[in-house]
Amino acid sequence: MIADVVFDAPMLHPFSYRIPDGVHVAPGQRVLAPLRGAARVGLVVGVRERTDEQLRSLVRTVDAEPILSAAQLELARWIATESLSSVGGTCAALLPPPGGRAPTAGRAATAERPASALEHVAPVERGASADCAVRSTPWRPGSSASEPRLDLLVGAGRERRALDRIASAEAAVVFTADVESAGRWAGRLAKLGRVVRLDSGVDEEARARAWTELARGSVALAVGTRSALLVPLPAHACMVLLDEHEAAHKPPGPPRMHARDVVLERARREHVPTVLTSATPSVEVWWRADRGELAADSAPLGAWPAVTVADTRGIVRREPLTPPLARAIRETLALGRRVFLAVSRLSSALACDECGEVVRCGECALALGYSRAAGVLTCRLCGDRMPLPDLCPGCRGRRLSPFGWGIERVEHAVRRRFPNIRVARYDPDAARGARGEAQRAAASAADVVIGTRGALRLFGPASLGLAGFVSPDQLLRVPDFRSSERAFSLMWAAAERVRGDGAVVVQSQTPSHYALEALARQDLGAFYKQELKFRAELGYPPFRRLAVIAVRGAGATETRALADDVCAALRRSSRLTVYPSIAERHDRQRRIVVKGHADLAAVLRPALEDFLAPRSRSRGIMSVEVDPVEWQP
DNA sequence: AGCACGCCGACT
DNA sequence: GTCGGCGTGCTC
Repeated sequence: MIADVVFDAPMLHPFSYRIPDGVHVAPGQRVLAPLRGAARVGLVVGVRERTDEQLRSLVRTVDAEPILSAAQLELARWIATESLSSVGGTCAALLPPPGGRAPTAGRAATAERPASALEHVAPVERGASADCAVRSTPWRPGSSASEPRLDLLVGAGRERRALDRIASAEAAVVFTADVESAGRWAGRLAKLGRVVRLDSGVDEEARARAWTELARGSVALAVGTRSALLVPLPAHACMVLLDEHEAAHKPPGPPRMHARDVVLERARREHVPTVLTSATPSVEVWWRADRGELAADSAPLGAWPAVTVADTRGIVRREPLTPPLARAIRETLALGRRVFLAVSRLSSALACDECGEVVRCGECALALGYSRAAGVLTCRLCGDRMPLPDLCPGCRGRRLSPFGWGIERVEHAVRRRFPNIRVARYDPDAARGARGEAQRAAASAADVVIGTRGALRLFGPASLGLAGFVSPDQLLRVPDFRSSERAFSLMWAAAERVRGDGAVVVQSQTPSHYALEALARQDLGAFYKQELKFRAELGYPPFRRLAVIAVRGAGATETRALADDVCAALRRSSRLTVYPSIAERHDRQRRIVVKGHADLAAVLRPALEDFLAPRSRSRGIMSVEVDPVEWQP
């Protein structure tokens, strides 16, 4: 008997080993196998009836029984295939640590009695759960009854509604975007029954135990992050993915797929009713809901603060606070309420101080990246470069400038104007560790908090009197097709944290931007309608799919040549739009952006075959990122 | 990914 | 004369 084993390494093919006589291993089971001298943990993906004395033998089993069922293994294969990455690397990122700690020689005894390995052929397969049809929320037409129920919860009280769904299900697995939120939800669910955690907020042994308990069905509630996406689901469980729009659901590294896409695919394959929650769903998910693939349930809209958009066009930029914002701050402080001023650390685009026009790429419509040092504007997508223009393309005015108010300048301005109040700044992305803790403590007690996106976690719903956006234009102008979506999401999240009788002030040079109008009207649909129009017109997700390929050769010349080769290979496919490669890291690396269709992965794989195959021209391809979310260099 | 093998600089 | 830099090649 021969076992095919994959490892946590960028090798796309499995390795074959002889299974010693009397030992039983099954697909989905982890084993210790010799690989280049050392014994390494690998995952069995196939067992074949054949003999080959040339092959080396497996050392022993690591799990007494398969940790992944056939269905789970198939899902892992799908993730790997769709993301052009290895099954081994994907599984390594999605499995609990083997045995809770490194295997020791003493545990080798497991290998001598592996009969149990085949007795429990892991988790239970389920049919469509009939019990889920009883719920109260309307179910849109468009999906047949055999398909699982998929809900998108937006609007006020969405977490409460998610909790109700969990309470009425027999079992539930909740996926959060980060460990902090996993801890919070574990606490919430504890009122319903015993909860196990699968995230790194608990130790490795507890995670491994949680996995086994779920497989046995001895616990009904679990919370985890994306590392738990392959966890065995108890019978009649539902899945809940929280804050679907969060970029943390697809950080760099394996598994190279958005947690939401894995959850939806799993729901489909295993007929598991699934709930996504989000204040501002990703455009991709909103679109799927529009098409009836998910049932969008927007509860009654909660109270909404008064939103004022302060037009900053033509205003001399010496002062970050416009009169409307300064007045709102004064009034809010007079009421003894707290103020949050949102600032951004980004300032990378060129805009006109007169008319607010942003200098964009003629081809891609993205704001062109501004580099003062190089004296050029570059398109992050197509790589087009142009010298800094003298005149505004909109009004022919001469006042083009990179726009941005940094956190320090805003803090200074606030202190000067309001000398007797407690002002704190909070930028958790910049200040980590002890300094971050100190900042956080100061910010928790301050009257006015000046901070970036991450500072929102300081405030609960309706806890603020005022949220002010000093210059969200910086966010709207980020050279990324998702810039509007991100800016809208941030502003909406801030508005949700303001009392219904409070205020939101947005300073902008583009006061009629649809994101601002939708925010002011508390109208999610209005934003997505415009955003989808923009995405459709220019061929961005969800209408087209993107991939980013990074290439690196020995030097600038070699890198260039390799990138040209890759581009040429990709251009042979009529299903792909290939943009010219962009130099990065002082010409040491090149990035190639490819646009495709729904079949992107299937088209990309054969096109890149020569470059990804072992022992060929593989060296040089640094990474292939399909459906990137964060794709800055 | 690791880990070994392989040719060019400063050291007991 | 060696020890060691990490470039490149392979792992059942």
